[in-house]
Amino acid sequence: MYRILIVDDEEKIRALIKKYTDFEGYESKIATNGMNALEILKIETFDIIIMDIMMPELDGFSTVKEIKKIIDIPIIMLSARGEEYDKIHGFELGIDDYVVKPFAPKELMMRIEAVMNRYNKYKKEKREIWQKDTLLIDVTARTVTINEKKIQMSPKEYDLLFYFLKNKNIALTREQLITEVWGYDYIGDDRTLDTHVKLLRKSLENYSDLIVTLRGVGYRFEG
Amino acid sequence: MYRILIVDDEEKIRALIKKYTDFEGYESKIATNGMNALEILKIETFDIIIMDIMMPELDGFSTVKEIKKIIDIPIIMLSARGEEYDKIHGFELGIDDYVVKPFAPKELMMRIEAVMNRYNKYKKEKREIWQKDTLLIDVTARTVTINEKKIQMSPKEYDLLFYFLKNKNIALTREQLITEVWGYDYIGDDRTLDTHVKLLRKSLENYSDLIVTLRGVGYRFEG
DNA sequence: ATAAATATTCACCAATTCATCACATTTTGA
DNA sequence: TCAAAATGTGATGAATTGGTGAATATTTAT
Repeated sequence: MYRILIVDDEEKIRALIKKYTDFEGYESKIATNGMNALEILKIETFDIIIMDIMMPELDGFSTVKEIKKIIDIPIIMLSARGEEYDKIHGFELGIDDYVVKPFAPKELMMRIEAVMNRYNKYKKEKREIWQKDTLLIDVTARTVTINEKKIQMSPKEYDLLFYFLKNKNIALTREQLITEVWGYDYIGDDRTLDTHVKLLRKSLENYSDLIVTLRGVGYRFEG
Repeated sequence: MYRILIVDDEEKIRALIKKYTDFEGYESKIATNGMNALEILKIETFDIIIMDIMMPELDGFSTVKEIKKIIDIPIIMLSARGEEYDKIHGFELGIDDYVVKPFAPKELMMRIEAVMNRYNKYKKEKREIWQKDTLLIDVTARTVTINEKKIQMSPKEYDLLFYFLKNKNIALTREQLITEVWGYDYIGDDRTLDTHVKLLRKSLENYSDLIVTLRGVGYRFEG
């Protein structure tokens, strides 16, 4: 099940794609233009984007350019026959595939599958990395660097950090953190979690306030 | 254990499905036609609906259309071979799956499981966000922003606000609010609730009058 | 086996939060 | 219109909560 962001200004096309992606069991969300898409991408995550080239406000090409600055995500473009053929084939943008309108929905579905298969294979070989300014967290290598400088952490700190990262921008209760990071059967002092958060924050130096305390609840990692 | 609503006009089919769903440990209820189903849905809640397409009074497609206006619930359709094949595949309706008659009960059970798994995952991954103009309430992240500016609140304010939001446009009595937000056993001063509503309103700035006082009753959050 | 690293517990502190109170204001209905 | 009832408000002290450093226990590495 993939999460799909559909970006098109034409209601008819949007509805058509949504119908079919819903049927295939994908979860999809709609953006009505490039700007809108960028806003949505700031909050939610998706596995693939299907985007029209011709759009008001911010056209498909420009939107792709902006998106690729922020995240690495496969994109399938919808183009009218002959529309900027060169640009699509030029690949300056990192488009993964394109479909010429009018298209058979079935064909689009097949292309989604194909692109995702390709991308997943590529991802497996790729490292899971998250970056914010000079802070770089490499989950695959289990390393954290700030300003090119490797930060040494204890196992629990890594576990905690990676769990935070996996659930960024989500309010996590103390219980949830304890059961997920320590194990469902852990029974411990109230201050254990605090203490590890303290250590993790210390390790994160200037980035310590990425971990926000939610009084009476737990913590939230802001990404 | 899921609660299933079976909608079919044929006694034989109803009995067959019920037998199997009972066997699987699901709780099921029967509706004999579309109208009947809508009436039942007004009173009781279910996790999934299994519905025949061909029915007197109100056919399957029309019934689905009505249901989807009211609630978001997964639906599996039963169709005779070749019956309105296009419509099912067109998916204007948001059907989650379909089974062609005659079917093996085992297959239907498997499809129920599959649909429910998909639906639960979708529900879990969804962020709970509510927006009105520049006010954005992210229940998942436990944040409130007005005009892009993060609003800092106390735990009780968040709890109260989220409870209001979950029950927006519903008159909530003081007792209800106290027992739900403070706990069923809370015994406190008359002014406690007022005071927190006051603080919450203050935090909501221009949006303070989303919380409407219902004299002699309690409050209502208008969304 | 021993030292070092890590994890947990503990005691205490500072900050926040909350319930309560006294009083102000508003609404209702006689 | 006026008094009673209901709700709003600001202040305050007590209670809760999370942060912190140090002590202690446990695990890991040498």
